[in-house]
Amino acid sequence: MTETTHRTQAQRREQTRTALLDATIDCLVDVGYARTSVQEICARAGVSKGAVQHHFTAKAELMAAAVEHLTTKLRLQLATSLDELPGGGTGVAAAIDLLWAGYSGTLSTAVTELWVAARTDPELRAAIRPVDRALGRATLEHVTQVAGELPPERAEMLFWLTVNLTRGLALDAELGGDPNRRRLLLEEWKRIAVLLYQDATAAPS
Amino acid sequence: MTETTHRTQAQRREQTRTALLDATIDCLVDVGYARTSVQEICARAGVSKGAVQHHFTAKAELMAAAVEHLTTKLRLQLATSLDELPGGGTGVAAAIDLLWAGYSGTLSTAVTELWVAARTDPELRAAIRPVDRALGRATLEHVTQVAGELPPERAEMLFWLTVNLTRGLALDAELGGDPNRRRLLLEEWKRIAVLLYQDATAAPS
DNA sequence: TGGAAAACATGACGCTCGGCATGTAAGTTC
DNA sequence: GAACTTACATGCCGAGCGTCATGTTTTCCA
Repeated sequence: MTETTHRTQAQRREQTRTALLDATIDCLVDVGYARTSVQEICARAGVSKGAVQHHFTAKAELMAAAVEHLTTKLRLQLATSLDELPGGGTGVAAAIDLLWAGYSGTLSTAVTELWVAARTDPELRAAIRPVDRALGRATLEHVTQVAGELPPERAEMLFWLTVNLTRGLALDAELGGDPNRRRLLLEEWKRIAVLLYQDATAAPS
Repeated sequence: MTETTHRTQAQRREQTRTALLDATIDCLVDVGYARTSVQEICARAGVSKGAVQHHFTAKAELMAAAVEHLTTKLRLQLATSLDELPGGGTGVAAAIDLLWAGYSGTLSTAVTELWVAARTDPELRAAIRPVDRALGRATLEHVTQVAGELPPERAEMLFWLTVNLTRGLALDAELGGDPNRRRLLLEEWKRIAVLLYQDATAAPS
């Protein structure tokens, strides 16, 4: 009946900590940043307000930790899928698909919530910027490994264009824009990217 | 010393109404949606809470009105600048610049705040969707008039790709990404768009 | 095995929010 | 110019927020 699990202190700590961070992400996705309250978070995590008080001195610190937790998850997700990509033109198209998948999932939804909130919250902004930049650079590195024949600055251009386009599309998806149109746009962009890729590899300056 | 202005009721009404809506937009831009409170709004508008109570039954209604007010402003801004564009390839590049200017200004910042908030607020979402769709279609119409030689579905593709890319870049700008990189990406995209434009007009299928 | 310390629960405090009831001033109508 | 409607101001209320002070349980260590 009762729990007889003997957990070490470190285990207890880590367990409720990740539970809180996961609950925070869930909250961001479900109800948005504005209505993500401490009580809502610890209600989802199944702990009391005292717990979050014990682990994080203030709500801002919780959010900062959530940012890092979130980025780590996203980074892992992108890295594992990007590493098993074919090279060449088909690899470019596949990479775009993966970037779209990564930047349109629930994790990125939470990131967007935090991003927009961070615009007017210097503290949160300071917490987000470095981890986000690190995520971007790490992902870029994986991508450039895939498209190795391309001049580096060309690959970087294609990458950032794809990322920003994808983020715009993700925003469109959030409000319920036409999914079919997004599909068409993504297909079109893949065609363009492959075309540019072939041009650049065929006639290197 | 004292105000001797004799305003008609309609004038008074319209005046404080637009003052409230403008103040709402200011609030969204300055402090974000989460901290855009009624008292903050009417403090900036120079009126009391009773005023907003009189004009709008609830805060949601104020926000809905702000959405329309905002969209009207954006629409006007885009329309006037898009109408005096040259045709041909230089026109395409200029149009992209204008779209970027439109979607990266303060007005669009406010729109983004509302958008993200609307994701988890069905009421706000219902208010935003129609006006945003109308804005998109109206802008598209102006753009297709500029690039008249292009097949319509081609022009539409280029337009939506530009819009979504621009929105992604605007998000990047909000968090303080590298402005120089954004400039480079925009230049690159203009080159690509002009290239695609020339291909499509030179060899129509 | 008992006491220290860490992990968590509970309850209360001050604050701000949105909404409402009520009062006052400005404009309209006859 | 007096009754009436509209436009706005003032003050209050209950609810929810983040934070803190203080108990209670669980693990650790000697």
